[in-house]
Amino acid sequence: MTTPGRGLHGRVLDTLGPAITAGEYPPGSVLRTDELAQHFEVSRSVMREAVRVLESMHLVESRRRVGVTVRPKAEWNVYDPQVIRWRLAGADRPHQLRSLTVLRSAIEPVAAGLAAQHATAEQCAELTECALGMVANSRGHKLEQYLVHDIAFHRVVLTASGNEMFARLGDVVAEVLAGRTHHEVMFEDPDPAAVTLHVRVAEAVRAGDASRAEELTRQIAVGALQELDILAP
Amino acid sequence: MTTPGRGLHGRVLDTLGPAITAGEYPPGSVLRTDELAQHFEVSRSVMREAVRVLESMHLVESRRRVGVTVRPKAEWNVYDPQVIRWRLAGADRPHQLRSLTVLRSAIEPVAAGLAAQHATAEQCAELTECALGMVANSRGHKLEQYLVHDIAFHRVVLTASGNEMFARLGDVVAEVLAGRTHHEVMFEDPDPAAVTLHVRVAEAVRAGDASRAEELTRQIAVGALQELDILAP
DNA sequence: GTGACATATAAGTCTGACTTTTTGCGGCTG
DNA sequence: CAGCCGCAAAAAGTCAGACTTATATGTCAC
Repeated sequence: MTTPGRGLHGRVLDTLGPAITAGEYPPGSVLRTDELAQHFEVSRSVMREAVRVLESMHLVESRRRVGVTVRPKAEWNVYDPQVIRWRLAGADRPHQLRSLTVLRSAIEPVAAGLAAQHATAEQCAELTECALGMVANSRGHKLEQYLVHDIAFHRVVLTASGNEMFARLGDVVAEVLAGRTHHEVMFEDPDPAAVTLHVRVAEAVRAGDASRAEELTRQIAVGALQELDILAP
Repeated sequence: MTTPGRGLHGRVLDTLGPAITAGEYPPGSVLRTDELAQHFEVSRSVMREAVRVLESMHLVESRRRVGVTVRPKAEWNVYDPQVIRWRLAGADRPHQLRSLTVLRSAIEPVAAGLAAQHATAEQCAELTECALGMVANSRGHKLEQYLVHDIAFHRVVLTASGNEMFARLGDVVAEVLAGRTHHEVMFEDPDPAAVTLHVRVAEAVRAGDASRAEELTRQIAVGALQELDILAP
């Protein structure tokens, strides 16, 4: 994670960001820099820096003689990892989790297909190692260890795809997977079918079989969607 | 586009952002706030605000006693529309265009499938209207008019998917399509096959046929990939 | 060589004064 | 009464300067 205490303005953002993304200040609300500065007991300069950051995330808009107005949700930079984290920590966590899982279901199969074409020998080795780690921890309440390998697996696939946009989703996927284990439906042990699929994806990538890697990953995605009742079972 | 002159710090970003994303300051480079402020002839407060924004995009990291260091490309928030615009305007425009097109090819088919399930009657009407507009302007050097309808079409599909993450890619797709018409391979007239596919997607969405909408959109995506020689023809 | 300590450096913070833009009101005019 | 113009207030924006804090690095003793 990004360090939380990277300056006073960061401390302010840790409170204000979640508040806005949680809808505590509904869209159209008008804030004033001076009042906020007083409320958070920081100087105006610090407050201005915080507002600038929120502005760059399209969460708010600052206009002269008006103040700092909260923008409608549809305009937010929802791909900003910081925004994602704030929303995952807040009230619309379930909604955010669904959006992200659907996004994953679109991206990861394609990424796996590309990985089969572009993965280096080293990446293939990492992948099988991750898959084996998942197998080894798939039974007997070793959920934390399992999670570590699961996250690593998906991160390697996204990176090996060779597409920078896909690669940057590694953190997001990590957040989703961690969330599932820690807050959502927490199975006693992971679904054995899912574990097997991961192993087979690793094999397909190693074999350079793009369409098989893609199809298998699609099946993993379907499983994730079903877990959230997005697809009929 | 976002208004260019939203304050002095914005003016600074318009120069500094493109410079960094273009690799003019290679990763690891160290800048100093005071020097930058002098160079851009602004006060330190303004410069600090600009640095904060760059920091929130993960383009730079500011540390005491060290300065403002440029982060490696792999850590940038490549989904930030501002960053995308800077990169599209700079040297690695071709590379960025490829990444984005691959991203589109993963997302849009899934989005079209969801649109077929969730689109309102109004959205269906908009979609057919866009498709007809594309047909009407597909012959006779009316590329600009064609582009407008093409952009609108894809934006409606992404919005109608009902997924906020997909919806927010509308601007990105618009940027890519506009780029293709204005800077890249500029055909005399658009490919008739592509135009037909758009019409058929509109029909499939209207009919609520998710898998057909998805498959047809996948074909559109394949065409876009072939244009950039990402797929063998 | 290793450890503790001193120092210089650059970011971080605060304050107060000033500027600029913009909204909304009020009065003027037709 | 409608419409227009211009004034005044409000809030963000900008600047300059003084001060604080963290920290990388060099120095010295052991």
